[in-house]
Amino acid sequence: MTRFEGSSIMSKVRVRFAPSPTGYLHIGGARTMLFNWLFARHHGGSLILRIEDTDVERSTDASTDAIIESIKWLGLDWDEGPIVGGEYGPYFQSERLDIYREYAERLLKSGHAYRCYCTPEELSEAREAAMKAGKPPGYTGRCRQLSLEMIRAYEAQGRKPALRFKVPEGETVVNDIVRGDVVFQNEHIDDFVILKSDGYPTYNFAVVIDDALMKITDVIRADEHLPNTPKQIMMYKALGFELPRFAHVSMILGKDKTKLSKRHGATSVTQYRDDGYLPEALINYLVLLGWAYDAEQQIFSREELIQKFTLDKVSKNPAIFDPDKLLWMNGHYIREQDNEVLVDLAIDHLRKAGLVSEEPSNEELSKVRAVVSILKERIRTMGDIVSQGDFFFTDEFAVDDEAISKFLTRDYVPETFEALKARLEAASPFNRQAVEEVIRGYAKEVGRKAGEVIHPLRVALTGRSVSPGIFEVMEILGKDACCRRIDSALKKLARLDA
RNA sequence: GGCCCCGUCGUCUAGCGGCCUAGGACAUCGCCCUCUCAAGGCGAAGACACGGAUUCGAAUUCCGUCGGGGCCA
Repeated sequence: MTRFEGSSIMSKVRVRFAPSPTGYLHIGGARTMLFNWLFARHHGGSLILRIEDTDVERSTDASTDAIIESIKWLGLDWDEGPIVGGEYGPYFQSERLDIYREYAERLLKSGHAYRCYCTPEELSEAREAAMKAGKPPGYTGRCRQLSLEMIRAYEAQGRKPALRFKVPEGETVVNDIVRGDVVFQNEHIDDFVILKSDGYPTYNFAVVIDDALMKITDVIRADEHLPNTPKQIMMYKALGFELPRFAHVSMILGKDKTKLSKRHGATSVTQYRDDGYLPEALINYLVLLGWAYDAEQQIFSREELIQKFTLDKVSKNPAIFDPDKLLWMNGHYIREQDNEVLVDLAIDHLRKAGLVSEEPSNEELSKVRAVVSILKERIRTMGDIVSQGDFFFTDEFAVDDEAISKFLTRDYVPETFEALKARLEAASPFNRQAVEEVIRGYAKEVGRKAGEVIHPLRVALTGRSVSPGIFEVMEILGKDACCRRIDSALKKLARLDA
């Protein structure tokens, strides 16, 4: 903490988020991005977005676009990187290959790296042999001291060398902001490859060059990179670069405590968006995975997060992703959200379900508005608008058989419905007060509890035994739809009788 | 296999030597409200992995064990 505050005065904070474009933005990646973003904004620093696309096989432009789209949807942004540019570019690793070669060359010249002519086959053979002999399977450093003749012989065979980093003796300490000092014995680290024989840099090498050249002051990333960090520190030192501060945040795990993956359900930000989650809710939930301000507060506005986010409150424990809490939080944000925003979202979902027209009419719009205002209290995702509100928009709604047998088969239902239909048809205006008067009045007249009338009516009108308040429902449905549905329930009952 | 990280209610966490008969949130259960369901209010149940050591005193410090995860291939 003091260490951190002391040095932050010296240089403006620069952090980065560096995804590989091999798929969608993952929940874990989103949280890493969020932590970096909050840290940058809290300190008035810069966030750099860098695309780590050196894995040519798996990287695609479509993934880059998808990731960027997700970041934007979350309401996050970056100061340097794709689209916005910046003075430390290029921001795609695939456009920086010359830079990596140049620095690899430097390491070679300074004696920090050497050429290794071993083929993958030879290496795996050596590994197996070592394992058999009960020895550690790492690289032995056999190419460290190749004679000139050997090198000529290999070159004559047409072998292309990889470049390995010569790991020095001693130990390497990672001063981690969230974990404290982590000590690694260098003898446990083999001479690792920095440039593959095809001229591509390895991950560990490229990050160091990029982070150093992009003047990154704080590397905030997932825990899984901690074991790589000593290697990176050695390269910083070998190249004479100034070390950044490191903060390794724990990973997000699935219910079975393994790395969160598709097996655990939705893991992409896009998926949550499509399911009807609000970006505010996802942000708020994600920040709580590994960060807490105090014992009490759960709900934070974006501004509050920027103001309150500090790395010293980041937890060391891995966090299990809990869809239930996210759901609760999303419900909370839906209830807080302005209806107009919700209406737009609701229309998207209803349109996709074919419940409103592509270009909703004014009539449809006002119906959606009404539905949103009575449903927002009880939905947890915008997708619930469809599953809980379909009956507002079509007579072809799903029917719950259990509800029918429980409420519609009661013997007083036919006469009740007949009477109600007549009275409702006469009601004018057809609003919730009028409807309530009709229904309660009728119940009282025949000596029934209101509920005894309401429950069957709800099944007839909505197809289910749960819905928002029946009078509001009826007002939105309108007189015609109500009478039509009562009528068809009556017919259905007659058929059942026969 | 080696190395590294982590270990408080089912889950996210507060706790940084006495304020802890361990607090909050989600989930669960009960009650209230009520036309059902939600929302809301009130309440219940529920955890310091284990064993040593340090200390007047340990969830908090140290060591070990066990458990989980990750990295290297």
